[in-house]
Amino acid sequence: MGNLARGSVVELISGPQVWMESEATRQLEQVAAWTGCERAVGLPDLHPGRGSPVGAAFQFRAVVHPSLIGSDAGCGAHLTVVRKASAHGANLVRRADQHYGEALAIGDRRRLFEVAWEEGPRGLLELPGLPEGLMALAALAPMDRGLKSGPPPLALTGGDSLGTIGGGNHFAELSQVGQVSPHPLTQQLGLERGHSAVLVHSGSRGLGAALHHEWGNKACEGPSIEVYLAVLAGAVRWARTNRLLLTYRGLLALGAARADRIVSDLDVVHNGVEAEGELYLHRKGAAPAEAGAPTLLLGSRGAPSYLLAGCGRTRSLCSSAHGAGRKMTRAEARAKLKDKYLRKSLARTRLGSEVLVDDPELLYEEHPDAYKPIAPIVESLVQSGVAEVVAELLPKVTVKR
DNA sequence: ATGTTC
Repeated sequence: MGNLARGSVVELISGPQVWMESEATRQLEQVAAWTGCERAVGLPDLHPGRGSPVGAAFQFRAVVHPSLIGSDAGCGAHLTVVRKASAHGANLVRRADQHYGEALAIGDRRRLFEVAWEEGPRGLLELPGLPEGLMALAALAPMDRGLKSGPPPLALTGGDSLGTIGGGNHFAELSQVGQVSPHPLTQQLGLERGHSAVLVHSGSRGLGAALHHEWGNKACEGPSIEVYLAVLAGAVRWARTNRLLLTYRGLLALGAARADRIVSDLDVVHNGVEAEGELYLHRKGAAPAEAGAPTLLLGSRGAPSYLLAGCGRTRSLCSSAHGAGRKMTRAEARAKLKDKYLRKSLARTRLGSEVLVDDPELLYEEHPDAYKPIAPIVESLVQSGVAEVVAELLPKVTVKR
């Protein structure tokens, strides 16, 4: 793709084995021409979004674009690995159904919202009467060093969806660690084949949508950058806390909500902005891939997910793919896959895992066939030196509700 | 993606 007239460098990091839509690369070049854009990197899961592509990282100078964040600020993935759980099969499905079905009762909801917004996951430790397993999880969360956000925008959000998964491709999954590689992270994170895990993909729900509405489509320059980034930091903390609460439910389902069962824990934001001086790194459906740091590549129900190690490549803006990437729009998936598959056959995936959904349309919209195959994505990331494979995560029960 | 909407 090379250099555009404005001087921004556009690069697609992918391989010939990866299916790529021309609309996706067109959108990549389009955003590369936005004010302040110096570099645009498309990752192998690149696919068209609303105006801007998903699966890309952008470097801007002195400009931040809230519209690139869109309506799910802080969206990301969380992985907690625990010692092998005793529940399997139908029992595990029943337990997942139970624990993701009932509301979390954690005292004062308003206080919970404030803590999530101002302090993030670790802030939960300030709440009185926190359940033991949740306290153990919160204690593992890193200290928040982000910008302070001021009062939480309660007026914007109305009800409180904290602790809920949401729609689309968001999910909570009870998995098993599959093949592990000899990478140093395997030992550092205590990964062993056969260990259990909770993998959560979710974001900032109605809060993110409200922020999107408020900040609209205007680019931030000058002092408004700091104001927006402070608000974004609050949304990211809220989203991280949301994933932690969802993880806790998964631990309850696994019967592993205790400090001595947890092996390791990490959270990866794939929709956000990182500031370094006057450079702003936008990740739009792109996972951080700093040298030696763990990152998550999300599968699509019928496919495994992967724990990867970043390689810190500046060519990829220290970013990796966040998932398989859509191949069909939701409408296309409904139209094409309804003829191909009976609804009943979709409760169990080709990997033998179970899917729990409230909205049966999601079985088609988020069917693995609606996504690119994940193996070529992993291959191309490794071949281009963006990330290395650490462990495979095999889904047992996927919850979407 | 969204207490979303055709």
